[in-house]
Amino acid sequence: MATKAPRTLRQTEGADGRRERILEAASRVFAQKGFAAASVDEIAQAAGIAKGTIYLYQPSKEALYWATLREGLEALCGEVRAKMDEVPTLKEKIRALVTAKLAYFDAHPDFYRIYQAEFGPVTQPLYLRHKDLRERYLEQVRELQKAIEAAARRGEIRKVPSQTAAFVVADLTRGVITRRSLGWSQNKAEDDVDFLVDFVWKGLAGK
Amino acid sequence: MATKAPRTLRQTEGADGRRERILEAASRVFAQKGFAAASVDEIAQAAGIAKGTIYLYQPSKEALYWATLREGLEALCGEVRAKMDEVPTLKEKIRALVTAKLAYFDAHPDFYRIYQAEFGPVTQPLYLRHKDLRERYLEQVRELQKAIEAAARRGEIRKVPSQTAAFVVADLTRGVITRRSLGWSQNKAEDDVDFLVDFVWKGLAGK
Amino acid sequence: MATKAPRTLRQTEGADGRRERILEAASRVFAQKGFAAASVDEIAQAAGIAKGTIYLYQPSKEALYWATLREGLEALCGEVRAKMDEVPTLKEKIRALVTAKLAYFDAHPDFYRIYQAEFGPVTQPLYLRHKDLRERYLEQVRELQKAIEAAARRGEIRKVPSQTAAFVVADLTRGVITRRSLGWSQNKAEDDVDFLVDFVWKGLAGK
Amino acid sequence: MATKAPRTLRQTEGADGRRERILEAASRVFAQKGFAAASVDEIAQAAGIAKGTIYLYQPSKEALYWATLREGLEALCGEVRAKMDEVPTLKEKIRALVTAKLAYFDAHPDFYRIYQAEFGPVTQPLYLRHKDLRERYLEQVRELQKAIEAAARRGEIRKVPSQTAAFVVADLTRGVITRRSLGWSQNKAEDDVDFLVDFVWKGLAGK
DNA sequence: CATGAATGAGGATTCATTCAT
DNA sequence: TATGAATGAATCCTCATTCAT
Repeated sequence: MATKAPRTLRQTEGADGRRERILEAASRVFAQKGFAAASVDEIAQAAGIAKGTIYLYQPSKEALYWATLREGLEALCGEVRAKMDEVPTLKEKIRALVTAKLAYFDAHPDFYRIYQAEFGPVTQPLYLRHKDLRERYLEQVRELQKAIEAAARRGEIRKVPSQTAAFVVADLTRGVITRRSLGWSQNKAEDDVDFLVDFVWKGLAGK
Repeated sequence: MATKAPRTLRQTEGADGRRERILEAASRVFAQKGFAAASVDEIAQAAGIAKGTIYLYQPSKEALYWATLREGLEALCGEVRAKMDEVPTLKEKIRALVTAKLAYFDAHPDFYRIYQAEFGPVTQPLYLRHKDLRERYLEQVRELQKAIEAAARRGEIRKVPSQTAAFVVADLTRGVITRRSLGWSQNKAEDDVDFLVDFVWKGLAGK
Repeated sequence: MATKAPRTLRQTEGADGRRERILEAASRVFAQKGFAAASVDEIAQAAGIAKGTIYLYQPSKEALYWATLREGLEALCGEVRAKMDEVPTLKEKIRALVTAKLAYFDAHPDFYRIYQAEFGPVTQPLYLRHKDLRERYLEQVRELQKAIEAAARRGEIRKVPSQTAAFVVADLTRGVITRRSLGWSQNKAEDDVDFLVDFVWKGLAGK
Repeated sequence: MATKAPRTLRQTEGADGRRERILEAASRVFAQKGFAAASVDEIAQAAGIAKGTIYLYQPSKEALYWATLREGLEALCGEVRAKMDEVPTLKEKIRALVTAKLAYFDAHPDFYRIYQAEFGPVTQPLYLRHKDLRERYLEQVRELQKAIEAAARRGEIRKVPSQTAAFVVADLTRGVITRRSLGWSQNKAEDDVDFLVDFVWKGLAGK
């Protein structure tokens, strides 16, 4: 009779990255089917493990979903912030923001779909909406807001309600990404970015 | 002498507006829980009728969902178009558009949530996505696009990629509505609208 | 306020033969779908009346089913007996029996199917099995049995266990009818009857 | 070390014979209620397992029904054929056939009822009727038919339409079994068999 | 740690029957 | 009498979660 191992989640991660394999598989399946229609069975299969094993790493389907989302978000935010930090002016920062997001979603279409499902409709399965995520979204916005305020102080742009301005950038970025993902834009990515940045800039700097 | 109740699905509506009662109740429940988590049972209770009765008016849960959405959309679009048609210039039209949408969603918060769930994430339960809806969305955009082109011809604004511009207006409108619905904006509605219109105008008319 | 009419079933039959129309329609539908799969709605439609009306003539779906069966059975038995009574010898009576049954089912294919469903499998929805029907079946057999006994007394045939012999005739008749209805017999009806009668006769009269 | 339980439907059966337990329980319930009136719930209870478990072994109620029938049929046919092969002459073969069938149904009354429900009424829930089963029935008949032809060639019997003769044997066998199962025959089984064989023999060999 | 068989609550849908008009 | 809208019990099936091995 072997001693029972303690039932804590995510004990060691095993050199084989079980946890990551699961999150990846979950991403794929959730992206394709949405939360409700995705089944744990299917995710397990996609991950090449047994259904029960998932419950060693995540306490529930819902938790698995959030983990998936959180993980992706972390990466996305990191990337965006890094790109923004590389450049000094607001205009460049905005361009960096948009470019980085577009690139990230382009590289991670599965995550894009999940992200959209959560951040797009600000409602939806309410019981699914974590404060966490909302918070993280606002954080991003606040970051941008600070950049805008700094730029205003430096005289780069006119005085604008900085929070609203930040939201505007977020809205437009979201729009471009959505359109591109739906194939509604035939422009080169760069052109779309150019237009967006230019448009925003007119609104911010404008006479 | 009272009007006869439904013979075929969705034909008449009974003097007591059963059909409407059902759609309303469905709106409430779908809004709160999302499609998957909402149960027909619950909707029936919310409508104060028996479960089976719903199936006299809608052939399935899914159909009920779409009917809910379609109904609201029709009203929304009607309202928006009417307001836009009342004014001559593009700037006024844009303001009318934003104002009307804000007002409508403010008056129909349940519908707002469902609308968001469908138009926000452009992915998700794909089997749920009607071409219809996408089409109607694009139609709205095209309408605005035409107004923009006309304004450009009249010299009201500079030459801009009219479709993209139309999308921009839609994106920003969506953003404002979302923020307001989440309580993220403490401004008066008018101020938010003012900023938006002004911002867009700078982008469109800008030097 | 008109005085309520007493709620008794089948009050007058109305010159329009509502009752018959319903039974006929029921026959058609039960024949096509079987008891469980047939819906009262469908029967009502087939009869060209409202669903509720059926309940003015029959207290339940089950009762309707039995009425249908009983009605047909009555006719069938009448026909068979008449034909049998027209001829004097056992051999002729047997031939008359088989011929009349074949003819009747040929003329009433709907009834045939229901009949088969009830008399074929002597089990089946047990709660559906009326003593009535079983009784009527046995009655038919007894009749034949008597004819056999009489023939034995007259020396037309050898001494045989008369009841068993009667059953044998019933079994073989059923078989022929079934085969013919399934298209498993390419013979002319008469030839099948000839063979049957001849076969039985050998068994009964045989040395 | 115990055998692994079913991976794919109907592959293995678990050391505890879950699959068999389910089929047995289903036999009991289907026999008592018929297909339509039997509920999966009830079958599960009869098998002493949870409802969901049934669906691990059979993909649907209908499939369960057919499996039940198929399983029993296989055994029945095997038994019959074995007994028939043991003896050389037609008369003995016929006796073997009848005896074996009687014995089998006597030992498996539940299966008997289901069998009857399917082979008795050759109509009914058409969507339930597998070609398979009809085929298997005809196969049995053909087998017998061949034996009859061989016997005719050997001069054991007179020239008869062999197929019809085979059907006759089947019809009479069915009759005897039915009567006995309904308690309509007080004779010893052997006596019923004797009469049947004798009767058929007179018909086949008869002058 | 891993497995996957077993569980059973939950949900959409159907349909016989009722009853107000 | 006739109607057909309303009812809600009943049913099949799915799937997240557990737990013995």
